[in-house]
Amino acid sequence: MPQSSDIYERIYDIVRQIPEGHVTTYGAIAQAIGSRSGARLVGWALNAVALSDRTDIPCHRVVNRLGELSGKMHFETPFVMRERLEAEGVTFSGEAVDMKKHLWVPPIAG
DNA sequence: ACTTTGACTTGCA
DNA sequence: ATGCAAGCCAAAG
Repeated sequence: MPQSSDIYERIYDIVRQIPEGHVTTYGAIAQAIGSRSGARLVGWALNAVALSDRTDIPCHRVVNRLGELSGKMHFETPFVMRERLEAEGVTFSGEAVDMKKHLWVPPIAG
């Protein structure tokens, strides 16, 4: 795939930096790449990741600002996402991840 | 080339 | 606190 969009690489690089047992939000990544409201791009990029062989990218560690697994629907199964997170030691608070414990923020340039 | 949609977030009423 | 609308950038039709 042509890396015409550098932001995609940016997003991939950040998501790849997410430590195990932690999660981040689209907004955090968006801000890290320079786009505050670029959260949608993150989702779009992740979608491309999920379909691509970019298995190196823990897209399952990316959740919305509420900690809900918004993209669970795009996985092989809508529950495999939570399964992976729990397998890493991530705890859940109902339908959302415990952001107070596993909320990780990428290094923002600036 | 133009319009619509999308794994989101923030602001105003 | 709840509800509706705007903004951002890129891809698909």
